[in-house]
Amino acid sequence: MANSRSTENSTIQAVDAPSCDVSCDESLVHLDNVRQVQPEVLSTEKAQRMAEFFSALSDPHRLKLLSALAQQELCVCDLAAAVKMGESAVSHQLRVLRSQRLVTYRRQGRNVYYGLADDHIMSLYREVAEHLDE
Amino acid sequence: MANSRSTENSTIQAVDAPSCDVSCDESLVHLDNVRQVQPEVLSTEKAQRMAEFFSALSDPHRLKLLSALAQQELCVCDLAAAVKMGESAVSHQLRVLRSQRLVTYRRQGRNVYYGLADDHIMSLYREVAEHLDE
DNA sequence: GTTACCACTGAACATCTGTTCAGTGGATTG
DNA sequence: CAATCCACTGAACAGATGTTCAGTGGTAAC
Repeated sequence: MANSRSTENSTIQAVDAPSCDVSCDESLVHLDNVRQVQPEVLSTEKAQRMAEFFSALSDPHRLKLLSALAQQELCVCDLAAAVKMGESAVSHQLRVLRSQRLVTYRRQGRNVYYGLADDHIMSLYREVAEHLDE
Repeated sequence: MANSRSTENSTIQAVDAPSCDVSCDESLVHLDNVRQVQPEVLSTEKAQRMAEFFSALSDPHRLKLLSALAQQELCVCDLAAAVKMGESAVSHQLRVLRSQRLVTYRRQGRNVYYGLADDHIMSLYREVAEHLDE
């Protein structure tokens, strides 16, 4: 982190006080626009949580796993076979999906069966699929 | 850019022969389940494209940029001020958003004004926000 | 109890991502 | 045209991500 220090910069600094933000210089930016928009900008905390959620969906293998689970419940070794990954890798990825509550799981004998947590997810999936088909 | 070249191909290949898949061993996995699910699994190509899309949304700074643009059109330096980033960093991130057609842009004088490409995106945003509020 | 299987975990490694810094190109102003 | 501003780009670096490998814990079958 460590903000830019006093290296004679001009635009990056001190943006905390709404009374004198944006390097105290109105000519460099359109202060009125910035003022208007700034309070509507996602909070760092929310942005972070949302980013983590999308991040869970930002891997092809995880998406394949979800598309498999959209069909039916499956145990880890079946999932591994279906998407052609090692079981260890699948376990690691399922951990990510679990952390974002995208999947559920239950133990039955030696196997652990995973399933989609939410139909919610499928509608999301379809919306994105539409967006990409343009 | 620059997709994975021909450096590896072990796991992405040969998904065609349902007659002898999954290490040719029925006892290790539930072959019937795998058979049933496998054809519904997202293709590597589609999974890749979808992953890239979600990847564009998987960064807090980019989400902040989008939330700002959801309010109104803004030029780069205003965006930088609104989300407290350097202008160069903003430019790099906007490149990512452009590549997924999440934003539009137009030049006006010395400035380049960016805006949300699609209301589509906002509904996506809201769905995820709901999911996270549980 | 012993063995075998399924799933999870931690460490190590290669790769990808995002920021900063320095420099370039386009457009306006004097 | 010289100076200035705005935005984009490439290189370099630090940090995050995903896979493999080896090992652990729980459960069922012998």
